[in-house]
Amino acid sequence: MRLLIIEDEPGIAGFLKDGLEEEYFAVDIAYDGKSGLDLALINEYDLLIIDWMIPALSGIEVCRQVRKAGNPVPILFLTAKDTLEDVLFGLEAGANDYIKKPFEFEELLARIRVQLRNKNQNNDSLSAGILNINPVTHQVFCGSNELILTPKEFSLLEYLIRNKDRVCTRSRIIEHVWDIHFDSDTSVIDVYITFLRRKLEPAGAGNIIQTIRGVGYIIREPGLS
Amino acid sequence: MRLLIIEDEPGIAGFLKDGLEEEYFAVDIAYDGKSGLDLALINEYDLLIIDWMIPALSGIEVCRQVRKAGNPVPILFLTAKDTLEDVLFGLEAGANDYIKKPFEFEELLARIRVQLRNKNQNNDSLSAGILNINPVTHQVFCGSNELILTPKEFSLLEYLIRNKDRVCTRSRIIEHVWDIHFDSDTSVIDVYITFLRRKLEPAGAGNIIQTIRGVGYIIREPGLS
DNA sequence: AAGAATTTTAAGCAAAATTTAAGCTTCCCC
DNA sequence: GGGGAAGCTTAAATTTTGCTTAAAATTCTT
Repeated sequence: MRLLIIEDEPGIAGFLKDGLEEEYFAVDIAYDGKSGLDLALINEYDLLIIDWMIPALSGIEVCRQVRKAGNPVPILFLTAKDTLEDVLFGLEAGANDYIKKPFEFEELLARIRVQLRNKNQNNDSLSAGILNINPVTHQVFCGSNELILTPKEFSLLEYLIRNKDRVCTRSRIIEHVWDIHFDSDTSVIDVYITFLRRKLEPAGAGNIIQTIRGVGYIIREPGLS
Repeated sequence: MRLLIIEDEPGIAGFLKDGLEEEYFAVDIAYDGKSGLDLALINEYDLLIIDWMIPALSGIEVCRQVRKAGNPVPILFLTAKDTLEDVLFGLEAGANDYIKKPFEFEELLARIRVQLRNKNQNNDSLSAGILNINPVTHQVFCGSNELILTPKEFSLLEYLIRNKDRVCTRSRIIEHVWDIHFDSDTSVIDVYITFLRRKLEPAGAGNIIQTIRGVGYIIREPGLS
């Protein structure tokens, strides 16, 4: 899951990035409205977190532009004021929810999860066949035995399962899991696919990750055609 | 033990926070009904202290909403009036007890303890394997021998045990145990984990605190998968 | 106010995770 | 069947993260 934070205060932005990466999100940061808008329009994010008071282009304006471009990505705005009018103004501009500063990190997290749950209602049970993953507790179960995965391994598996029954192209994987935007010839994905398979097979998941030559990988829900 | 105070007067709120933290409670404050309700619904508190006369959303309304959400957390309300009808009205809205302003801090504390005692009887005690902790007396037993912990050590262990079988991320720990919201660069947690482990191991608790690299720590109840 | 206990900071070290790079295997198309 | 591209595997290099320790700063006690 890939997030963009538009926030000018480096302290807050850094804190959010660290905390969210611990939750296995891939996080980009923009320090002003203009570059934030650029990023939001160029890349495919699963959610935007925008501070209302930022230089170059206000949060509201960014929000409007994103919507004007027809992008329905969930937007959460951070505000110091929470007067009714400000909130209404923000929601009218196209935001989905707001949170008042200073806030608890957990509250932010809860609201992010609400938005992401809304985003793909069909897809919120994160499982495929015998595999079951829990993004909140960071656990992976294969039947009844737990797998111990490293952070990157977990993100990759999560991404594949969230997009199960769809082919995940290499470029999408590298963007969403590694947060690399430019094309580079790296074989990191291959390596991590190998790592995952090596842990999944002995646990009884079989060869659940299938290779689509020339394109990418797919995890299929068994029993569907 | 985590408390939420919903009180608009900063003086009173601050006074309560200080006093309760001396008693080893972790205290959050909300200065109006709306943000108080948000916090109460998102986080898991052991007790709410709500002033009846607060802006944005009245204490009664907050109380009703909490109950409506099916949350059975004990609620203590602060009131300036103590006419019989007001009290009845409050208790009907779902509060568990009330205290009239101005009040003695000791009395408040006593009433809090009553509510928490009730709570503890229903819930199972705070333990994990051979470890047993008592949040009221601040004692830790490992089998039959008592461990002497400093306040911070105790809070950290308590937090981990309260969340046993769940991964506690570094951000959550720093928020709940240290009450730091915007500091990404500290190694206090590592140090305290070392302190705890150094006291726990010789007492026979083994390596009960496990590290989840890149994320945080977890205490597992032995015998569960 | 001095001393003791606790908490925090900082640095070096060790271990784990990640990335890179190279050789090997498989698949596809001619 | 051969050549080449794509993917797989492995090992080594690099980076990140956590552990430990000691010392500094703070808080509590007497």
